[in-house]
Amino acid sequence: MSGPVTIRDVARAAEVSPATVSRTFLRPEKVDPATRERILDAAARLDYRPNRAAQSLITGLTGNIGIVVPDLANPFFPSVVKGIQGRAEELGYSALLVDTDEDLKRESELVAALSRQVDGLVLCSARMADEDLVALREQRPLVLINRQVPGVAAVTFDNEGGIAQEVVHLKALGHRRIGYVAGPSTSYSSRVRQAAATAELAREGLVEVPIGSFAPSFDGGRSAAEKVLLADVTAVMVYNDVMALGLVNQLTRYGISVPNDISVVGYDDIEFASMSNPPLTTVRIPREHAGALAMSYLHALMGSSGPAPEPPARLPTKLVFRGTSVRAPSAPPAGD
Amino acid sequence: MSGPVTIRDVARAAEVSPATVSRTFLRPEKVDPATRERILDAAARLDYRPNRAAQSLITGLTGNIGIVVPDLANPFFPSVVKGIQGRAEELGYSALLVDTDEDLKRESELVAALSRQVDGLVLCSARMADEDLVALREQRPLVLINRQVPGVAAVTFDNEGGIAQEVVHLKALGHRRIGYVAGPSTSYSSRVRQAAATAELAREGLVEVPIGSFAPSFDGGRSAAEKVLLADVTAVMVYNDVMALGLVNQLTRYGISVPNDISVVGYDDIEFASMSNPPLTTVRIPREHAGALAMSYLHALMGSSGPAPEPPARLPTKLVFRGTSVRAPSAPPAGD
DNA sequence: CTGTTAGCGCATTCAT
DNA sequence: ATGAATGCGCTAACAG
Repeated sequence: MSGPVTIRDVARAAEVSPATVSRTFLRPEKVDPATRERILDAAARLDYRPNRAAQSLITGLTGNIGIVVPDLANPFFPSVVKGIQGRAEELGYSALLVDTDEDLKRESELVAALSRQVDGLVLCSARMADEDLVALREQRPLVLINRQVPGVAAVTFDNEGGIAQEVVHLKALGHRRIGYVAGPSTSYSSRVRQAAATAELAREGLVEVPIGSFAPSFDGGRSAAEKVLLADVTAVMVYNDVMALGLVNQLTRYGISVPNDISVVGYDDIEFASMSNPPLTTVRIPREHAGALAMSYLHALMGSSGPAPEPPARLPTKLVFRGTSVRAPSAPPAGD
Repeated sequence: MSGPVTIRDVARAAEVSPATVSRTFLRPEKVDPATRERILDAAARLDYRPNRAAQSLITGLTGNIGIVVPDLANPFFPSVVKGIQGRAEELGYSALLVDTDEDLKRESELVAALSRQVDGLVLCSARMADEDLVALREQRPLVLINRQVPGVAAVTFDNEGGIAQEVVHLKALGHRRIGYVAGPSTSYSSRVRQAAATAELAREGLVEVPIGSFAPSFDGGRSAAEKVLLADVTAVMVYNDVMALGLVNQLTRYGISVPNDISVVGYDDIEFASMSNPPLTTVRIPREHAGALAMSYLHALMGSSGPAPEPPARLPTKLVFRGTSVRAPSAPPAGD
């Protein structure tokens, strides 16, 4: 006879109407303090919990947000997800997670399906076409992370700044011919970083030696090693840390010492960057913070009322100087 | 006037009653092929999507499952989550993810809140008390991963087997005095592995040298280094890979060569185990598979009907012989 | 095989 | 400030 306790049970216990109980939770100020007390009391005593489905049915809101990532096994994403989920928690939302497995088609389908089950979406490093993203944005509040599309809210990273810091760092160490190992050309951030590298290297009067595009994996980095050897460079900038780690690994197998023969700089500052041997010089990007920020922003977008939310953020990046970069072997002694 | 298209719109378009439309989706065989065709057609034309909230309200089911992890930033969990989510996807469920931040109190609260929003739960490496887990199981279908509690379904790993393989491996390499670096004593799997190590080492007639308990982090592993040095051992078994990596790192700083002076064996086979230098000898456990299996099992538990689901699984573990373990320095030449 | 009726639990008019 | 009535979209009996 018990079943889940409903709003009517509480109403009966507090000797009021269901409507008043409802008000007590939604607009407490619109109910007399005394009766409010009585109702809250009864609710607590009966351990009443509003039925989400019923609320949903009537309000059209679910209290859920959706998180979409290309691949949770990619060490870049767990922190981002953690940031989103944590903030969602604080704001009273539950988070639905979807992994698209880097499959563009799946991504579109999954996002479409997911969008109908949530009040808003956070897409991490979305692979979808700009137009699809814009279309999606029409239907649900939407925030992108690590992807920029005109007209869509986004939390991005200052990649140009990060790349610039890498370039200045390597230049200061006396490097002149610098290789760039790119990620997949289908990746938005790879394109951005690649372009930034080309621009910055040119601006600083250094020689860019393009090494090519490789899979953004440890093995992808490894397979770049031969080309790096052939490129006659003293330093290499790599699309991301995982690839950089792979490159260092393979270079070492070839008998090349990193950093003594060749300096290597990664990107992302994943946890393992500092644990590897030697620890990787890289660019730190605030992943978890980005997640939290994106969620905060999404919350503002979902707010029925509220002021116009502040503009999307572009988070700072920071070079972390560790063990895989040193003064160029051929460089003149410091002081020149 | 359009709004979301409802079951009545479809009914009108197909000139049938709403009930028939409903049946067409739930029990297609109970409706005439001709009309079914007509309805499906209309539904497709109108792009009808059933309203989940309404379905939920009536069936009491949400179509969601909950995933709880202690810390997504711990490299152990993303794969597990990926396995769960992927299988959930296939089975038609959406996955709600919660990160408890290793906070026992939060875990209880979050799980309680989450449990009312889902049809079933998968808890990864739950920290909660046995009794709470049993209580939870009364309310919702529940599957544990990497934790065993009497009366609760679970997917576990054959830790005893994994530890036994480590011991045999080290014994074969001529090691006699072997250190064991434990994780936090609050961790279920740490206790299990510790106990297994003690038992196996004894059985093989080797000397166990307990190094102590440390945080299950890179720094935790590092801080075990001094004690390892003092322990006069030729090999160390470590609770998990992250710690093992930290230990190797710090040992190296002390001028100790791994594996030449001391062999180190980790556990878990996280991605970075094979990327580190030297690559870590460790025990592989099928994390993603465990996730998928747990989800399959949960599905069976949630099935209103269906046969009694097969018993929970205990997945095999496998030693992966890589670069941090070699023949003991003091060992007599092979062949003795 | 199909339509009719009823109601899931709640938020929201509109009265009072 | 509170209550009675209505319906969100759908499924589950029961008739026909």
